[in-house]
Amino acid sequence: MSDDKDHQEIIYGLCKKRGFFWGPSPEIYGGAAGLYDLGPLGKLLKNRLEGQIRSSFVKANFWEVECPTVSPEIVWKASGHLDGFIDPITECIKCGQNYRADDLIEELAPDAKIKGLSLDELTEKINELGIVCPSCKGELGPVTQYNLMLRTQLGLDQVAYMRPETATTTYLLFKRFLTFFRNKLPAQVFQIGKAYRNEISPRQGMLRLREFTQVEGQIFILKADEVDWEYFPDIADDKLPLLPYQIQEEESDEVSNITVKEALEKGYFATQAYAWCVHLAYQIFRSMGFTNEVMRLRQHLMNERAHYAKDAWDVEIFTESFGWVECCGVHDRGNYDLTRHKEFSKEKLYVKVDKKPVVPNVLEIAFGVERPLYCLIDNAYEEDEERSWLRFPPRVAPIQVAVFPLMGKDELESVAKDIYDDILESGLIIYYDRSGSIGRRYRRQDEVGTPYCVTIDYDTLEDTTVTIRDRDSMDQVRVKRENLVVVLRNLVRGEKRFSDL
RNA sequence: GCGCUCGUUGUCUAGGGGCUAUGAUGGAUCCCUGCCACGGAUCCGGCCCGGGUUCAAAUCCCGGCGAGCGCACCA
Repeated sequence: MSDDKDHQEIIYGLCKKRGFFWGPSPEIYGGAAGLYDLGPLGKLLKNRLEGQIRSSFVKANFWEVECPTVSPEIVWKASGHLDGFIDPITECIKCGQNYRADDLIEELAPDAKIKGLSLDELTEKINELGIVCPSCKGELGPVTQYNLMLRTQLGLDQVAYMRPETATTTYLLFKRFLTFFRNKLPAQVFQIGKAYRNEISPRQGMLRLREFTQVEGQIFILKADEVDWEYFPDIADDKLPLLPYQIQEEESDEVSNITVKEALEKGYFATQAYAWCVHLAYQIFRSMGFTNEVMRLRQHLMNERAHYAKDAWDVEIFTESFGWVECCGVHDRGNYDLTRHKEFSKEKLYVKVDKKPVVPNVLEIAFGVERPLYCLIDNAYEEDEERSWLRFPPRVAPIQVAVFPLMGKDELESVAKDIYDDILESGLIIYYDRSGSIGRRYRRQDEVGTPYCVTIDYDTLEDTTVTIRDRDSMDQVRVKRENLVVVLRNLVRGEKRFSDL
């Protein structure tokens, strides 16, 4: 796409102008990359997405929990993030170029044994092997560490870190879950909360943040349930747009739309439970308003997978701004995490199966909310010669209804305000606007994606009907005032279509 | 963090040492307006931050911060 950048600029301009998001934050001090503020409309939209996510999980029998965002060092030692997140870095003294020290040594001296070496030992190794900057032949500085976790402290001297994922904090509750779920597995929980990653160089605006809201659903499950999953039959015949790794290795990106059952038979998924998780992730994104045409499920190649992941599929969303964007990962984490926390905490993080202790496996659905937030705006954007508008599905639109008096006359305004109060009372998010021509007010709402506008005119005073104007078609229908709130609620919930009114 | 390019009202933008910084769009109040950015009046709002050169800096130089692209990074 030649107009990639244009589209990205259009979206960012619109979002800044209309109060979806601002940044980088704090703007008045110049801003720090990777931090953004949500404006009123962005926050409304995010709340709606989180609402859809929450209800999808709850319908799938998950229970929501919330954990602290800061945890003592030991937690991250156990989880592997302390070692996994600290990269050894060396900087060229002459040109300032940075390198991963271990990668550099391995690349230039494949025979060197560097596994498990400390930072000082890596520095020695570089000197010993006479390794210099590949780019300018300058001398390399001492090996230091770069930590992708944000470090802080508790009290005077306890080292702690902001969580880089919510999942680990969820696992720490495993013993409590056993009690809550009355010692029965599977146990399904999820968490929506902030996570922090100290990215070296955040790019692509809202897509790579240093602080973001993460959603992570976890199933603690035993092998027997994985292969014979209670809820699997419900979804076995649903089709998914799949891109398994074998196809990608053939340099193809052709998605095959096949049923979950078929995918399992073809070996794309190892177990029923994992397949169900991929399906659930897909459903969650559908509920947020993404259409089939912009979604695909892509399996990670073998070398893409994280150390703990036995299998990994992503939900990807197509955007005009960035092409395909990775939005959600579904991982089979095995029993890595619980085993590690069992070792480090010395707690009994297992269940008894046939009188033997078994550490259950964990299946995980993980994603950040800001990515789908951006992708949804990107997908929703439409323009023609006449206007530009955001085609949000009504159920996730930030403002659901706007109310206008046809003109700013007292007799129209007093009725309009009564109607505004009625709708407000119903719980819909509503906006009142009396300023400017009626066309201008419709355009303002189009630009922020408000699906329905209600206009009070002189006929309203005669026959108590108002017009509802549809954002996408710009068509209007008249409805009785006493039916208005019910009609609007049905429209917004997607229980009725405007064209059927 | 490196390299290249860039940073002017809410948004988009012209200018590139010299009176009061250009235009569009937007917003506010009023008039007009009987359904899709009409028109009129009045008003609002800007040179990213710091230092330097100069009689004079939005403009030139240095540094910082930020953005886009490329490199590196992305558990």
